Amino acid sequence: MNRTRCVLVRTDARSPMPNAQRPTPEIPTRYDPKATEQRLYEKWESAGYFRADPRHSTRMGGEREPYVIVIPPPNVTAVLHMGHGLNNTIQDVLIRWQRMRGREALWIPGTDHAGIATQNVVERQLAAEGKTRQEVGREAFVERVWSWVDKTGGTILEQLRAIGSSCDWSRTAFTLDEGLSRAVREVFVRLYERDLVYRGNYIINWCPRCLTALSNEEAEPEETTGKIWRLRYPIADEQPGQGDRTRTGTRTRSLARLPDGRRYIVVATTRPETMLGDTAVAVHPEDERYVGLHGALVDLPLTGRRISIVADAYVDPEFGSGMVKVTPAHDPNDFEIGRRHDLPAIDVLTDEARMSDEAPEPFRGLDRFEARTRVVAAFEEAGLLEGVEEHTHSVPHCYRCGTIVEPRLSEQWFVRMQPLAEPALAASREGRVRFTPDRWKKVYEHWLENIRDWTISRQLWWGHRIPVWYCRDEACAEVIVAREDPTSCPKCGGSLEQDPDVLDTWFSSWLWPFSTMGWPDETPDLKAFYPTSALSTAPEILFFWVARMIMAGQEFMGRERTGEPMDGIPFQDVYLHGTVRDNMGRKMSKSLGNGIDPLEVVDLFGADALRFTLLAQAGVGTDILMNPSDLGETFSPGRNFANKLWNAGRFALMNMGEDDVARVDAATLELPDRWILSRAQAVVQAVDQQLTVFRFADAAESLRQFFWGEVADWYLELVKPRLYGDHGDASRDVARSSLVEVMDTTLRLMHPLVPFITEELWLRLPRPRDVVREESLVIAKWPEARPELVDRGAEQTMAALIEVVSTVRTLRAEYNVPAGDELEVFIGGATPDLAGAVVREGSAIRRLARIREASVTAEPLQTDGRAGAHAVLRSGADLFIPLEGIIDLERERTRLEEEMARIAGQIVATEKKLENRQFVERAPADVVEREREKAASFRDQRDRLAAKLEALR
RNA sequence: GGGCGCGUAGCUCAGUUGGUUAGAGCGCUACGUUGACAUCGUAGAGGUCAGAGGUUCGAGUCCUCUCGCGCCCACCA
Repeated sequence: MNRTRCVLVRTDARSPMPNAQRPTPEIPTRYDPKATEQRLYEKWESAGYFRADPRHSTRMGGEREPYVIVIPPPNVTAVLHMGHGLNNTIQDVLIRWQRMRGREALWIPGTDHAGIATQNVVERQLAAEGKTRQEVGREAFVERVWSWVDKTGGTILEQLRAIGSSCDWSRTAFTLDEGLSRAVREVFVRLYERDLVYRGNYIINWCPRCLTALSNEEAEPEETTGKIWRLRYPIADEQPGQGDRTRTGTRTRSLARLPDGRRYIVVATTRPETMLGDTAVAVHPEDERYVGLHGALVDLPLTGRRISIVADAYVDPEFGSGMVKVTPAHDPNDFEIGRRHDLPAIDVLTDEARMSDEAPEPFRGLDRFEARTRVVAAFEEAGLLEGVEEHTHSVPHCYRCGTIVEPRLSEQWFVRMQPLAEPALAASREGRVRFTPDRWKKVYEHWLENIRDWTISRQLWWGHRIPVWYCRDEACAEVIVAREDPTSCPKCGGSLEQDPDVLDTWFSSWLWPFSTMGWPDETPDLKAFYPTSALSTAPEILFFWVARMIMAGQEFMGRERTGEPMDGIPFQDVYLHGTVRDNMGRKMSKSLGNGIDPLEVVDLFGADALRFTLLAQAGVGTDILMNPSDLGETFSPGRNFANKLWNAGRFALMNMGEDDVARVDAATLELPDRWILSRAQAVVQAVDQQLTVFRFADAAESLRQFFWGEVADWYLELVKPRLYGDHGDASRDVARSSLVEVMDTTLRLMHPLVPFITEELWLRLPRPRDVVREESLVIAKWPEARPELVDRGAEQTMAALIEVVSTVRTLRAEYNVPAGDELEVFIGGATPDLAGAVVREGSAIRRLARIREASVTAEPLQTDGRAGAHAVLRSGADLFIPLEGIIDLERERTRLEEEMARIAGQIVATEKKLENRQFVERAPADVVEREREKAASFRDQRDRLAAKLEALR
């Protein structure tokens, strides 16, 4: 065994600072985001760094692969909230990262006109003035909304700048822009021509407050505990005591009788007021109890009407009485029954959900809930109320205003979804669209498999007017669907009336990835940038938006152009981020008052702190919980990181001087230099990998751990004496070069996450001589892999060195050695490599571990049969300290033995597998090969362990 | 009713095809006026990986069941 024994000769402790060389600090000790961020952003924007040029795209013969994201357009009414903060930070990270990687990066920003939401805002304003939109009139109202949009709308786009979003603002879009409106109309007409848009009478979801139809997705079910009433309907045409015979003469049993002798049936309902619109009662055709009642009539109470009993398989004989009241005008299932049996549909509600003129007199004009109470009371009074029970079921609410939605028969425009859904389903099944987290794939496919037609008309004024005109001449009744506004009826020359409705907001959003690029024109943008690369959004709008964009893309950019729907898929990756919630897990909302204003956070801690905090928590598939009542704690990860980055950067800058440095020369590098540059290589790889699979939290953690835990905690400390000139000019110059290199790489790596601080530091970084550096990190090159910098040996030695220091520190704390006391330490059992390193890095180690003098030997120090270090306190007390972390022989032997046992087990397992003929013959070749490699490597490991163990004995 | 997912430190979460001593941030405790940073440094406490059973040389990881929680879809009137 190598018997090196070295003693670290102590140089003068506390060598005086070479103050002459140290530049005076002109960098503020605190990072001031307010003074920095806006200035940098304006510089970036005006320099045009965010603008993409179609000519650079490889699809246009250029040099750069395009990387494109279209923003999920926030509502024009929106004010930035944490959800926006998160999603736009994510998109900005991706865009900045890819821009640095040399892609032609394009991030298209814009806003959505948001039909109901925006109309509501202006209607509220009117209400404050005591007016309604009806009083103002359609034209004036729309004008008023426009002026609101022009004035206040789009605030959110300004706010996106404040968090650093590097959007191409020259391409800002709005769903009601002229261009996008043209796309909307074009799509409507094309779909109509292909019979994929149709007008029909269906039960739709009606919001009596917003006075418009809602799509299924806009009606949000909410679990509600209500009541279910059981009502008695008397059998008609029966004389008291006539016997158990119906009109048809068939015997039926089991029907109870009213006091007046009439028999009755029982139906159940959660909405008793709708019974006023009943036009039948249904039973299951094979329900033996009621076979005799098929075709019988019942007296519908309160109405004076008689309705018949029909047989329909929809009815579940097991549920309740097995009889269902049928209200075709107010229930989707009843509507279907009504169709099958040719039943009339009586609409007993008005638009505002009051009882209509179709309802009998005493109820007319009553609010639906008031009517409910009165109907129940009337039944009770007449002895026709069989019972009431508590009942939990989900009731659909308007996603905008929360009002209970009323299912209602109405004539609306629909899109036939089946033909569009099929390619969209295939796109996912074939892996042409990938979802992260991938469990959304199943959700997406399930929805498409059970797709329903999409109600696209809305009874609003704010939105894209439906491009349909009706001839006013009733005899002609021509329907015109046109790209250009017609002036008169092409058939009879009569005057026309445009459909009063507008289109669902999503009817423009689903075209967003190509309508923003100028479709239906063949623009350079479309050619250069469609399809886009990735989409990041909230899972809530997977159906509303994501699925429909895929369908629209496949239809209009794929099938129509090349005949191949897969060519039109608008993005290959869909990233669904989590929901930002408060610390109690509740969704942040205005009404709960538990929201956090991202701009307040920017104001307090800076955009980088906000971004980093969000990213650090953005685990794949996890929601983000933030405490709104303690912003300091909530944003501490980002705030602390930003502060550390600033200070470490500041220290580095102050000690590197401003002069350019020499390029890093591998031959002159010292151990810590080689170590940190090698570590940086590992981080480049890790971050690339993590961002590729949208693991933002991991990327943030990798960078934090590297910069804080390695660069700041160890490298800067190790390099300090050299920078101060304690080791001579040559060593100092190498340290400077190396530090510049480390900082340059690190700042580049961190820039996509924390763009402001990194830029501010990077701009002040000295340059290596003869190297042309970019003018901004925004357009700087992403660090590329440099295998020549990977140095496993340096990493191992440094790891051991770090352990020496940590162990000494631990023991100092454990033995309560006062901080002022310096130790003399003898370290035994070190490898020659480590011993050498301890000698070479002696002064730094002494500093870090606060050791006065240390001796190292490869021989274990034997005291009480244990290896360890011997330390002498300045006070003269003699203290033996076992360096357990490094060199406890006993422990090491046990560990090795355990590991041997484990490996032996693995060898048994792999060999057993390889002896299995079935496995060897049937398993795929590469699997068997891998198993062989595993077996070999286990045997190898076993041999190495055996040798080590032998050496210890 | 159908489907998907989750229970790991006080809190929020990592934990790659089963394999060293289960990790991080925040919080907590002790010490610290060390020449970048107290938004800091050093050290530390804290986990029967929800519970039970099973497969395996080996289980936080795979299987079964139980308990607790979340989400999506469809809605039985």
